[in-house]
Order: sequence, then C-alpha cells, then structure tokens
Amino acid sequence: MTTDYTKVRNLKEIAELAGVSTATVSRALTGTGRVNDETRARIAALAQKLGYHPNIVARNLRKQKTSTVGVLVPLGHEDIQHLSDPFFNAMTGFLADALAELGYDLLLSRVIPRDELWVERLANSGRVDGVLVIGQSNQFGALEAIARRYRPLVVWGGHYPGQIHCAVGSQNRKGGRMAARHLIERGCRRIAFAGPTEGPEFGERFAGVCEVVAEAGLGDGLIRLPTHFELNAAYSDILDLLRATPLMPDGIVAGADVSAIGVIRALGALGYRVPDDVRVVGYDGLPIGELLTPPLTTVDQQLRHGAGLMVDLLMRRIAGEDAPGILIDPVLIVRGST
Amino acid sequence: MTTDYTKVRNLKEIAELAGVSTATVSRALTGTGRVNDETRARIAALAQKLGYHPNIVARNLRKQKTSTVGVLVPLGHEDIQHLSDPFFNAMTGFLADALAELGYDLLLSRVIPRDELWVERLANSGRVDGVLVIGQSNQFGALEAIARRYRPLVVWGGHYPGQIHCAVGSQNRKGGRMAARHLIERGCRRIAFAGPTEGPEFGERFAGVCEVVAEAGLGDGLIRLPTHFELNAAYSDILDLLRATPLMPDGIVAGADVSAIGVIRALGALGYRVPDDVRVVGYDGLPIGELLTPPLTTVDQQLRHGAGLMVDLLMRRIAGEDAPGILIDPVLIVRGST
DNA sequence: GCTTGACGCGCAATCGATTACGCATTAATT
DNA sequence: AATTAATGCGTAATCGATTGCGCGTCAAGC
Repeated sequence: MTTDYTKVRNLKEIAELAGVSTATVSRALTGTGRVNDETRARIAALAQKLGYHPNIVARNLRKQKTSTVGVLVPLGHEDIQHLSDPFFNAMTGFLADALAELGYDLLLSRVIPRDELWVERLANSGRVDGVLVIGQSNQFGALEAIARRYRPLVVWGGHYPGQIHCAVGSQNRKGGRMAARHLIERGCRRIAFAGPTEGPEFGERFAGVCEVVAEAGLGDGLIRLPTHFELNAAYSDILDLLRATPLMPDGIVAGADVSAIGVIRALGALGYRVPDDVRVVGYDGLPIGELLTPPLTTVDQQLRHGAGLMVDLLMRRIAGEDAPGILIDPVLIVRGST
Repeated sequence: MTTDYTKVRNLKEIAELAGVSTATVSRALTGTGRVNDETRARIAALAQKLGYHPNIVARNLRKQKTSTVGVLVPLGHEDIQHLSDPFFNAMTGFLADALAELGYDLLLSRVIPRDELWVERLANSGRVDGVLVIGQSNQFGALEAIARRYRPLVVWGGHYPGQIHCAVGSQNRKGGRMAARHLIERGCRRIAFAGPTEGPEFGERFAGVCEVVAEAGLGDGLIRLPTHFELNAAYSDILDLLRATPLMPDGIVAGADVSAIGVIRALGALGYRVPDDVRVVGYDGLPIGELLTPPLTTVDQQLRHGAGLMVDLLMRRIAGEDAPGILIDPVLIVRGST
C-alpha cells in the first residue's frame, strides 16, 4: 500500500473526500457510535492512505482528558541541582516505565517554586490528567494547600501527622535507625550524619540516627556534617567539614546515595579507606550503588516499586477514588562500604 | 493577599466578573494588544485572587504552538529494554536540562515501532513543536522517510552517505578505532567486540574495531561476541559466549557502557580479573562509568554536550532553518578497566 | 397496511483561548 | 472647527475534534 502524504490536516478534509460529515469520520476512526461497516472501512482506508493523524490537542480539549501525567521536580533552594541528578533520573525512569505500561505519556517539567502555584499552573493547564511530584523539598506547606483542592496528586515523600497530601515514601525515621544500628553493630562508636538536614525526609532520617545513637549511649559521639545534596557540592562540603572536625567519625550515615558517593570520594581524597577506616551507609537504593567502589551499603527505598505505587494511586485518584498514601518498608542492603 | 480558589474555569468567568469581554481579559493577561492600564491591573488582580490559570491546551490549539518537545525512545526488537536504562536515562536527563533552560517542556513517549508512523503520530498530534529521537535502532529507513516531510526532527545517532534526517552523534567508526587501538597499545592481541552488532551505530563501532585489528595484523584473533544491549541480558549472553569460545580474548571492546558492565561482571563470575587478565573498554561515557569497579575506560560521546546540540538544532529547525546534523569527536577516557 | 425500532448519518454546539476587524470615544494636529 | 490619529474594547471567527439530538430509511412485527 502506497501512502500519499498529501497534506491532510484535519477531519474535515477527509470528510470532504469521503463525501460524509466530520461526525461520521470521527465515529469511524475512533470506533464509537454507529457507522456502517462499509463506510467505516472506506474512511479508515482513506485516512491511512492519506497519512492522517488526529490532532490530539483538539481531542484533549474536547474530551477534557489527556492520557498524560505531569511529573514535577521541585528544586527548592538548590538551584544547581539538575534533572540529570541520579535520584531524579532513576525515579523518572521508573515512573515512565510504569506510566507507559498503562498507555500514559509523561510530561516532565522542572520547577523552581517561586510562589504557591507551581503545581496548579500545570495541574489546571488542561495538559495533564494528574500530577506526580518527586520530593517534598521545602514545599511541604504548598503541597498541603494544593492537595486540599486538587485531588489527582501523588507525591514522593514522607508522611506526617495530619498530612493531607497523598504521599508514597519510605519510613525515613525507621530507615535512619536501621542505618545507624547497622554501623553500631559493625563496631562504630563515632557516628556522623552527612547530607542535608532540612526538608522533611532528610530531617526524619537524621532524627532516626540521633535516636539510635542516643539509645546506644553514644550521644557524645554524634557528629553532624550538613552538606548539599548534589554529588560534587557534597564532596567539597564534606571535604571541608572533615578537615575541620575535632572528632573524626568511624561511621557515616549519608542522607542519600548521591551524598554517600560524595562522602566516599572525599574520604578517599583525605586518605581514609572505606570501610576499613570509616564505614559509610547510603540511603535510596539507587541501581548504581551496586556498581560503586566499594559497593554501597544502603537503605533501599525500593524506588521501582514505589514508582509503581505512585502511578497506581494516581490512577485511582484520577478515577475519583480518595486513595490514601502508602509507606514503604525500607530494606537495608549490606554491601562493601560497611 | 488571600486567594479565593472559587472554581474559576475559564476566561469567560473572569470576563463576566470584571465586566469586560473575554478578548480583553486575554489581552490583559497575556500582555498583548492594547488595554487600559487600569483595566489590565484590575483584571490581573482578579485573576490572581481567583487562582485562574489559562487552559494551555486551548491556547495550544489556537496558536498551533506548544512550547513542548517530544522525546521518543524507539525500542526496536529489544522489548525488554526499559526507559530506565542508564543510557536513555542519562540522555533524557540531559535533554530535559537543556530544554528547561529554554522554557520548553518534555513529553516522553516510549514507542515500539510497529509501522512507519511511530514518529508522525506524535509529530502531527499537535502536542509538540518538534521531536527528538534517541537512537536510530532498526528504524533508519523509517527515519529517512519521515525526515523527508517532517522538518523539526533531530535524532541521536550516526551519519551515513546521503542521509536525510538530521542527526547528532559521535563518529562511531573513529570511536571504535580509538578503543581498539588503545587495547593494542596496552598489549592486547586477541581482541573481541561485545555487544549488539545490528543497527547503524553499533555496526560502525564494530567496523572500526575490525579495521584496526586487521591493520595491526591481528585479524586472526578477532573475536565476535554478539550480545543484547541491556545489562542483565548482556551479562548472561557474554557468560555463555565466553564459556563456549575456543579463543579467550585478552581485550574486549564493548559496544556500549551498559554492555561493558555486563561484560565485566561476567568476567568476574568466570574468575577473570579486569584489567589484569582481560582489559575492557566501554562506549558512551556515561557518568556512572567513573564510579564503577574498576572505573571504566570508555569512548566518551559527550552526551551532555550532544543533548545541548540536539536541542539547539531542533530549535533552529522549529524556526524554519534547515540546520544540518553534527558529528561529535569521541574522546577516549582511560580509567582502571584497561 | 400500519407501527415500532434499529440503523446510519448529519447538524450544530462545545471544549477555552486567541486575534483580525471594526466601532466608538478621546486626543492631537493644522 | 474640522480632520486625523490613537486608544480601548467588543464581536465573532478560528483552531480540530467529539457528541447529543434528531431525521430519514428500511426491515421486522402484528
């Protein structure tokens, strides 16, 4: 079958060529409504021959439905942070897989939230049926406000008392505890937490570490190493902090795998060996952790599973159901870095 | 300022409340056309107060322009291959960064090409101003046909004589040569190529390796280890192939970094040490290569730069210019695996 | 032979915003 | 004072597809 590729722009042109109305062409091509089989076949053949593709924008406008989901990455104050960050990357990849499975497309938008409206601008733009947000960043309040009036919204992040917005995430405090306990079991006595301590998720992880350290009677040895999130920034931060610290840690919990990589590099640069001199635990369970030198012990948030849950919840919310959030049980994966 | 969030759905409602026509509201909010300053301020305040957001779908339909770029990942016959593959992931991340820089959004669509229309379905859907395709896969012919009638299209992939579609990629044959030459300089005498050999890009890389091996008079030692692209599949493929091969290679060029990781794992599983027993070179220059055990020597395609070029070319093509493709000079990054 | 209903299809409204055109009103010009 | 120009804003068409309503035709039912 040859294809003509005459410029067929819309239904109307096909309708004229077929000698029917646009309504009939629409019904014939979408398979809805009653159309004579012969007519339908004729129209379908014509459309195929002329290389016609429906204008999805027009369809979306009319149907008020898009089969597209928006994915937003709020960058908070970390302006440097890129979408190409391994965590966001892994997450968007998993989300894309899960959405593709259901025939949904993914509209990716990086946002630097300046006002309370950063979600709604996309949500109410008519371009998406629902919105997924990766990370609560410093936008917890904004997310609460938005969730009150926009239902098809699912966030990757933590759960807090009275929280309104639907979130999927791991039990951060528990994860923090697991990491700290593991280090103590390995014999560490001077535990440090490295990474951002702002934001609800990091804050909880840090809190979990604090609890365990205190319970073990090692409170005096707790060292706080506040760093940026991003790999290179974390690297130089930690370098400075370790040089300055009066008390060198023998075990470090990093707030994220990406930070852990920075930590391990900095330790290497300062001549410390991992895990011999200092043991390091990450947090996230990124696929690359397994490939590192040494392979990274980490608190696995099971991101692929989490992405699947997010999409599942979102679909139920798009359908009108008031699906509640879910917490994932973190799993400690012990590898070479401890 | 309090925000009401009465359900304001469209311009019309604002127009009624403001006592003006929708035309005026539109002009006031977009800043086009002549509107009295006072009226404009009044309308803007009202819109802000009521939490109004324009319906972008309607705007796109009317303006025939979307500020959105489609990114397509053709999966060829590799049905297993996910969007979460590190290569696609890195690439989409870089593209997202470059597009965000220009205020464009990214519509991600995974495609399994069944017919010649997989690009046009998106291109002519009215949802995007242009299309980026990551990888030529087995769709070279289809891309040629499409490029003939759809201009705002840029592909990541190779260049071939008479090629019509605009592509950005590295000089694959040259890259293959660099990798092979490096192994020979390191003393390797039995060179293997591991990875897919189908598809234009891999084919050229393989060809480059062949040339150098032949020029060095080592043609008899050339070993071909055809594997799948994906990490785990490559791992098991290469495991079988190495067990079966009569001639064990002492240097392996992998067609891609992802394949290289599979190769290194398989070698480890069989008790070979890298680089002591076998040296391995990857191809791509993925960020994770640096973090591997051992760090991966690789032919760097400079993906971030390439993504920037793709976006740049696409913008020029959207503007009507007939921008030609560009080839990136690959750079050999020597690390621990050789 | 008349009624009923299924079928096939067209008419026209609709989704929400943009914009060409034109009509008043007011200000500037000679 | 008359003419011209600038300003402010409304009317209505437009982008391209979907769909409720209704009309005509033909076959089945009684």
